[in-house]
Amino acid sequence: MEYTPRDLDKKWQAFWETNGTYTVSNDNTDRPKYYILDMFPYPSGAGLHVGHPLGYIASDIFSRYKHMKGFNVLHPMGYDAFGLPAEQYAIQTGVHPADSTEQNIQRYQSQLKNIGFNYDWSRELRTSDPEFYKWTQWIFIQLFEHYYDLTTDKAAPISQLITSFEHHGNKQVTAVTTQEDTFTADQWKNMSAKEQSDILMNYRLAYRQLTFVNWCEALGTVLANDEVKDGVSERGGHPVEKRPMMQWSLRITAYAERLLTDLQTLDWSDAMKKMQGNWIGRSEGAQMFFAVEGSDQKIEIFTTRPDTIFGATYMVLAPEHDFVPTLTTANQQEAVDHYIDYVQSRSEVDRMSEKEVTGCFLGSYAINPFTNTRIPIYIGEYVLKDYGTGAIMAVPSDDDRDHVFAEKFNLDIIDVIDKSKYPGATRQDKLGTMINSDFLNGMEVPDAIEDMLQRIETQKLGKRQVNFKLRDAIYSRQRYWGEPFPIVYDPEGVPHVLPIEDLPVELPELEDFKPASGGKSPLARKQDWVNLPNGWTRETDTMPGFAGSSWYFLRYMDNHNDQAFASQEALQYWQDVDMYVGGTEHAVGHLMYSRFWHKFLFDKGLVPTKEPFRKLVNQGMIQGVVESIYLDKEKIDGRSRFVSAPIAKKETAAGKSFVSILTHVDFVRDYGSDNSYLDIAGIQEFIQWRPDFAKARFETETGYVQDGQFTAVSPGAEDVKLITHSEVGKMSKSKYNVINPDDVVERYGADCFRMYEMFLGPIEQSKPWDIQGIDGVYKFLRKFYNLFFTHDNFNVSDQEPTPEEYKILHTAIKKVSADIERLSFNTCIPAFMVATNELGKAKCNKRAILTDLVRLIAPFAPHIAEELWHQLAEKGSVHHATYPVLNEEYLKEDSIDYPISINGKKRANAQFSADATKEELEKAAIELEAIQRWLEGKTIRKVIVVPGRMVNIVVG
RNA sequence: GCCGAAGUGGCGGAAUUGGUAGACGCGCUGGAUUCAAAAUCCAGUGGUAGCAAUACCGUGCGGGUUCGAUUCCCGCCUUCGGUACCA
Repeated sequence: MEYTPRDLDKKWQAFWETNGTYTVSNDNTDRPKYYILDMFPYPSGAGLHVGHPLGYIASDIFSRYKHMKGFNVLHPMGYDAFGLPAEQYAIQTGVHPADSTEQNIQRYQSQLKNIGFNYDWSRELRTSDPEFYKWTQWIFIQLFEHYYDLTTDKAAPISQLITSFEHHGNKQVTAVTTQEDTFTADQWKNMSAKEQSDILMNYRLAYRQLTFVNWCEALGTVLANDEVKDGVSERGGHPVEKRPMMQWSLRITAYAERLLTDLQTLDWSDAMKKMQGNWIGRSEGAQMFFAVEGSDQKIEIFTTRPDTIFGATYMVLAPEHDFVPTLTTANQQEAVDHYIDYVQSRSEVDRMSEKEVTGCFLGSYAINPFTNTRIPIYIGEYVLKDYGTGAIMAVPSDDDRDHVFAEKFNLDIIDVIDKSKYPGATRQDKLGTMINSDFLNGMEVPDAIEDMLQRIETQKLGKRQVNFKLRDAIYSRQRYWGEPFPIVYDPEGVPHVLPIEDLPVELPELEDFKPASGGKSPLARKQDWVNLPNGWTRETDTMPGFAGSSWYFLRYMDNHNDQAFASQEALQYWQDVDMYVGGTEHAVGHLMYSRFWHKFLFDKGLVPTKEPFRKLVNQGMIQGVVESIYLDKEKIDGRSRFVSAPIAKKETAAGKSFVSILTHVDFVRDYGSDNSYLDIAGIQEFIQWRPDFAKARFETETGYVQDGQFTAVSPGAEDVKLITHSEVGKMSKSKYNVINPDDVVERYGADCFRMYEMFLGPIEQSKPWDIQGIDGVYKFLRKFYNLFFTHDNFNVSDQEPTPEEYKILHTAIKKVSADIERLSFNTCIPAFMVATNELGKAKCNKRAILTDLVRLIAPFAPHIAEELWHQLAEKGSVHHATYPVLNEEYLKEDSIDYPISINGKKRANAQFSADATKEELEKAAIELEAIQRWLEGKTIRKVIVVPGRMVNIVVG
């Protein structure tokens, strides 16, 4: 019988939809719950590409498996629908982001449905839907109305803080805050509303502060880091500088400690936990103040190595440090201004990755509080404003960057630690004996650190402090396509939240999406929206991409609720995400923010768990191949000249220069290989696609193509092979290398596509897309299908299977169930192939074997399994059937094939009884003829026997 | 730069706890079938030497631990992801 996968795809997808096969209920008491979630996609204009479904297929297999194993499985899908690309597209084309987003979602939806996923589509959500972002705004309001109370170690209402201020001022308040000055109850009561609001901002979990943005004067807009390359805008190459702006931030740092400690409770990879841990970056040390010579100012620093203070020979401030203007002396002014200009053009990544140290002397001196010597104060780009206090004491003898800096600027280097006792110890090991350090001399480093911490505290130079690398999250964007803030300002500029009845604050309609003057959001131009009748004004910034994605997983539990973000019943039932599947690119951003929001909601008693994602699975990315051809920079006879890669290489060596012109991968034969090339048809396609090159000449090593004609240069040459340049890169519209799963599905069917993506390799590994090899999976599916047919007739036998046939089946059951449990989907496919090949050879068409095999393969190939299930006249859907159970009895072996090694090298194989003892195995192995010849003239020193595994004879 | 991951035949990969390196598939070679092709089926396929039996080499590179290392440790190289406004 011919296997026609597309017919089966359509037939059963319709069946599942009409029968509601994948609808999930919130009150199923028979089955334990299991929540498996995919990181939802941003619906880009390029459509879903073959990389997206990799994780979705894995989670689909797992959720189907879990369902067959008796769980009530929640497996939803939605769209992260707000974002910059839609807005940029709108600016370029005038298409409203809502329209392009809707269109993209429709496309994604049809592509997803085409692969036959078991999503419960009635739970679909979009972050740009007002019904959804009403609750994003609501959660923001809660953050605004809370502060972090260190006594109870959780979020508390701001009203409680106000009561406290009214009675005692802020002296006894222990909270996470940036408020430095203290005030009394009376002082508080006498403050204006604006003054009170400003103070509360230093406590709120959502607050406003001055932060820096990438400002591009020429484009009149704020740029994402992504849009800045080498200090200039990616579009147009205009200068970009850092500019301070009043922006909303979230006080994620209040949760730093809990985010770190609770990591331990999660079933995430060690790599992922490490990355999050390093991102939080907890370090213990001392906060200290250094006096400035001839000034009252004291420079606050943080150091994890107070023991090295006798080696602190200079200080470095971040170039943006508040003290820079006052500490700059007149004769250094010009140099400092010049240096700051340079730093402003640099991105943070540039600054951190610069190997060459740069800096500038301010002209002022600080006093080292322990040596009482004057030490020069510099600014340097390697000190970041946002990390620590934005100032360091530099110890060139014990810090690599300080060392390089000191050498460059000829600063003193004093060795303070003798590491001779600890060869190979790194700075992180904190080992050594103190020298040149007065009262610390002779102490071991850890003791010296403790001693210094005590002295610093008793001498009131500073105090012990825990510092985090984690920074508060900037939450404002000067954009249109995001959630509006539920915030209005009164005439004094005091922000107020809107009552819940006024939510959602919907995005107003707009026709022009360019930024407003001063880099403000386009919303600022919508005067009738911004200005309220009572003279108050709306916040015009919008929320960032991570707003909706920080809590969307809760909404799936109850996505039509208009009374709450989800009902307590739904939250109590589903609890948390049991398994979360997505890419490592979200390792720190999305996952950290989600955990933070979840913990906040937990503090409020709104969610039942401390952590949102119990288990995390990282899928690798499927990359694309980027293909380009070489264009001669000079024209020949007025024609553009493209050359084959070997020619370009040769001529480049001879001094000619070429530019790479991207070509669509569809035109390239053998793309991705070293020998990828354009043949004559490919060249025609390229010309059609880039008509500006219609007149170009395409030179290969055997001739050239011009005006559609090939002219051979070397005699007898017929083939046109214009070798292209291939490299691995992101699959994206701009690289012309997006592979649409629809095309693959159309040709091979959804089941084949699903199994092939799994067959490509381990789920967590990245690899470039390559269609080579899909034929093998297709052949397998056809063979599998034909196990059930004799010629064109469905034909299965009710005879009792033989022990061999049971063994084939149960070998597959064992391998596949074990591999699904450890998420090794790629190794399941060969198990199915082997079983199918062996059953084919045995001409087995026994119902007892095939029915179980259909159930076993159902999670992987849902369409073919459903078809055969119905052909077998089984009831209902195979996806509601139970999973086959392993019976080890069928797998028992009498004898085992042992490898016999001499000195660890395999020299022979032999069958020994499965229940042979160690002694028997040793004796039998030595007696083997193939082994005897290796023992001649040698002494047996030792025999290692691992029963069931191997025998190794050590000779000498 | 910093943090994390990966590197095995011509290609994708397998080897689950330190125990037969290369399962399975692609590709390639030869054969069967066919007027021919496609499809299908059978056999072979890491490298070197050899008619063969077999031997030696071989899991990015250099060292180490071990009876035994793709697996553990140390030092490098290359590629990929993140680096706080791409999502």
